[in-house]
Amino acid sequence: MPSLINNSSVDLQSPQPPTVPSNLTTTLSSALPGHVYHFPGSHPADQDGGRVKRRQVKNACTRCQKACKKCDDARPCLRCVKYGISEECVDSKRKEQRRGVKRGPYKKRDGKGRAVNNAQGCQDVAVPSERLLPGHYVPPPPMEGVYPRHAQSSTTVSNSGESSGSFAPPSYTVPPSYPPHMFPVYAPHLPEHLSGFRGFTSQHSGYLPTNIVNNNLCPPRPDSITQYPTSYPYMSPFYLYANPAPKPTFDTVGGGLEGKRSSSAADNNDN
DNA sequence: GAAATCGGACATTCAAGCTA
DNA sequence: AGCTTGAATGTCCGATTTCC
Repeated sequence: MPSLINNSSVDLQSPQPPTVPSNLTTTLSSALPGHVYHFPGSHPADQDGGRVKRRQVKNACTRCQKACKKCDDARPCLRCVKYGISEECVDSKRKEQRRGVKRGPYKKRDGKGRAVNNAQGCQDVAVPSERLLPGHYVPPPPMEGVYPRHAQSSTTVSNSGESSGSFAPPSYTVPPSYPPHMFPVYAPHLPEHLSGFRGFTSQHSGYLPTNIVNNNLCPPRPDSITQYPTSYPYMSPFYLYANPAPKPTFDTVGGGLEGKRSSSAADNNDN
């Protein structure tokens, strides 16, 4: 599969300027309860022209593999610990890759060693560079009534110029622990148009998908404030709406997958 | 409402094929 | 020899179903 990443321009080894605290792990930490997802986007390898790349463990445990759930490198993994089956948490066996498989002719290359894509209408699918990325973006002010769940207390940051209600963004120093595509929030009064995203297990806290930002569901601030202090690296990527935005659906936030599931479960057992 | 299920998108691996 | 390609293989997201 042709890669969209130009690896020559991305130094995966050299460290980036510390946009996040050093106590954020780049892998899942096994130190319970601190199984912590690294902050997506904080590592250059996480990015594909603006898209956050999903990270996978090298070898999922048998339980997670069977359940098609996220595993981690620790044994027992977080999920097995959670379900009290630590002793059953073992690496799954991987098949040996087949050898001797003949391959057809390669696609013709251009002069630079790249494969020429002959597929009609196929081109570099560039992702808008202004796409906001957790861990890299300049933190916008949070939506009214929606707070980062790791927030401690309000800070001295002034939110002057805010037209529809004042909101002083709280600071928080606890590294986030949540799936890369979701942002944990505390929202005692979540705006109605975002209520669809509340899969909150407790009444006031839960996750909102970070990618609603990428779909212009969170328009840029109308005022002149463009940057918040770097002491707020995990500021919630939600903006304050002057007027309620349309209620997003999962179709509009990138979750719209057609034909994702057939009416009958296919028997995929190949053993 | 929480947990389980599972289709399929996405990521990774690595040998075959290609090129300098 | 080293690089590129792409099929095989694996992970796990997230919609849907089932359970309590």
